[in-house]
Amino acid sequence: MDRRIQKTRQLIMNTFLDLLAEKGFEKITISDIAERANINRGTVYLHYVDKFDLLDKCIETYVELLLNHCANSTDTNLSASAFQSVFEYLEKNFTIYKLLLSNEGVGFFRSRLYDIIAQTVTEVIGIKPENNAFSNGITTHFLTSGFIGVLEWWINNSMPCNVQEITEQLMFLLEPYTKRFVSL
Amino acid sequence: MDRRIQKTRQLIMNTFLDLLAEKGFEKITISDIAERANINRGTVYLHYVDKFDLLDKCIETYVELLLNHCANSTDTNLSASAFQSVFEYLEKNFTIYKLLLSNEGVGFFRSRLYDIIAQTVTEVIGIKPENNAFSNGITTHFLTSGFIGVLEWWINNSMPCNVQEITEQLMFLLEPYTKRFVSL
DNA sequence: GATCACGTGTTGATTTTTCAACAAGTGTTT
DNA sequence: AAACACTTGTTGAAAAATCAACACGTGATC
Repeated sequence: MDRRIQKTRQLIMNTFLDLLAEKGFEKITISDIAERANINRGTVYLHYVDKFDLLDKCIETYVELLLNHCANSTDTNLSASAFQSVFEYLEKNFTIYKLLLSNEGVGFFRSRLYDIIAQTVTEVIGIKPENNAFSNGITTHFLTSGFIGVLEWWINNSMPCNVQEITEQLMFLLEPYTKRFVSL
Repeated sequence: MDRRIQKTRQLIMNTFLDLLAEKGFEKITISDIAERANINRGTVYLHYVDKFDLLDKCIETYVELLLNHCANSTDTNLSASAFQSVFEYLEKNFTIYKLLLSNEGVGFFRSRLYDIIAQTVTEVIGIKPENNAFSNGITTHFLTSGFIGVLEWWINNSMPCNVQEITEQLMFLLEPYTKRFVSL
């Protein structure tokens, strides 16, 4: 992709997040963004149809970035190193995810993340054929909610414990299920 | 001027100065700059004919910026507030001017600054007609060298005293001449 | 001596961004 | 009700940056 596109999209999103932290979503205008980013107002419309679209794309982007840092981990799934790299990434980009998760993300970020993780959990459970014998919906939502709950708690409380600790604790809590459901 | 021009020139100069600090002028290549700045190599040639031209323009820009901060001061010339704002600006942009003054500016920055200040001093002295009675060349170069010497000493020694002190001291040293030559 | 890797400076076609102007909507002030 | 300031979303022409490719020079390596 053209470097200019990457750069301007990045710039617009960063500016948007800055303003989100400063004044909240409703008070943000397209003119605000253009002015702060020092780009032409028309350029914003070249990439996003309106500020709602921008919020969507923003959420989509940061959900993807978060999950990529999980996929890039050496092991495939549910391994300690996968969780560790997720939490390390969160730690590095703390301010952004704190913003997206709390108040101003308007809950959209959380629900988008939830859907994708639930999807993944369903697939992981489905690998072992014998798991299909009983209702996996309950299991999926139990595990997904648990994981996201921990993630939210950790971010909203400004990372009260370090990455190492939260990873270990999470692995301990998941241990019974990794044995039962995962086919590795 | 088009925002794109301002931005790319700024970006190229900043990248150039970064590389100047890192590896020195000779080892810098145009490709280096383009790569680090994440712009097309051709774009650099759109603004500068080669790296020597870039160095020139860079020096010119930062000499002008320095002098603007003098001109923008409320009083016209040789006033404490004028000097103060110059040193405040230098303090704010310490790393850049340290770089331009020492080794890697290759002396071009100093001599360019010298010429302009000498020019200004000549003009200031010339305001009072009776000054023309004797050789002003000597006076001009005495005052210019003195001022630049102080400036260089202050920067090269990493600002060993604060802005207030250096301004006062300089005003004290210049006092006999402000009385004699300036027409305020 | 040939080859290779690398930097230079330039070209032309393509894409993105800019700018200024527009019509339309909204809320505030007089 | 009219005037005002401000934001929205869109338009077309102009300017800029991008990309891939070129010929050329230089120095190292085989």
